[in-house]
Amino acid sequence: MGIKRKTKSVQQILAVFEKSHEAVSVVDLIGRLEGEMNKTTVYRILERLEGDGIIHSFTGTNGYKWYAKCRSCTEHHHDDVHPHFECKNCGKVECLDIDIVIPKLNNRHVESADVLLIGQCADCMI
Amino acid sequence: MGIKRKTKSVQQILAVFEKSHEAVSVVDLIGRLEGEMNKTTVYRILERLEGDGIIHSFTGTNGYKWYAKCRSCTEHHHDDVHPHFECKNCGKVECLDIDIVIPKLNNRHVESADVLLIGQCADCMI
DNA sequence: TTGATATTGCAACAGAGTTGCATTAAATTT
DNA sequence: AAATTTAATGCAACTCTGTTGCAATATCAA
Repeated sequence: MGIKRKTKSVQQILAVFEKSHEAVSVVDLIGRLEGEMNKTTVYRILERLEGDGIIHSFTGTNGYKWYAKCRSCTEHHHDDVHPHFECKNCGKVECLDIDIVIPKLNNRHVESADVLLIGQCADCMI
Repeated sequence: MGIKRKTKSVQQILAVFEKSHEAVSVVDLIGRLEGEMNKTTVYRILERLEGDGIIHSFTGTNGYKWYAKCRSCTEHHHDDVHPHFECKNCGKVECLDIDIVIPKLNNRHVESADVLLIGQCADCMI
């Protein structure tokens, strides 16, 4: 279950994620691949890549879907908890390679956490 | 700027949030108020209540918009950072009255954080 | 009670994401 | 190398969340 055939489209999308660890919103990706492939195809390939644990998804502040390939993605399935950072200024979103301390809660069992830090990235701090 | 007239619709929506500190998705709220008021009205009242700092909004795992009234909402504007908890089982979402430690990052300035903890709530742990 | 205007309802729209189905193209077999 | 199987794609139509413009209504102050 997941990717079974390395089509041209799959390779194109993989190339985007292999280039950098920066996250990409699906909307942006569809725009970039305009004319290259259909938006449905983009959605479906991303879904399959996530199923294979090659990339992982999360939700941005606006509610859009984002995907990224992080170090921990390269092995098996993606099940670690790491925060994402969104630059308020340039809109760039990145995976942070730090561990988040998930607080213990009484009367509740915490399985995972979505953590999105918002602020200014290095380039936009000046 | 915000709520200037306490209309019947405003009072109805306020009543929902005063009852409990549980969060409500806009979609759910529109459903509950079906026949009582228009969905556009729901969106606009929530917007104004948030502008007044009476409630605050955040994004759920699915990307839908949620609103809640928390203790810190009652004063001035809402600008604190507190996590939300979403029960995977029953779908309930609540504000957690604990402080999140925002990690310091080198080369980045963190202004705020969206933290959504996911797991099982008290009722669903048995 | 009257008048100014904040608020609402409605209908139409915009945009993200999904679905069904016919067509195309990988990969496997012969 | 051709035939076969079926994964993957394109397309069009759709669902659903959220938004907008505008005319009609209701709140509140004078």
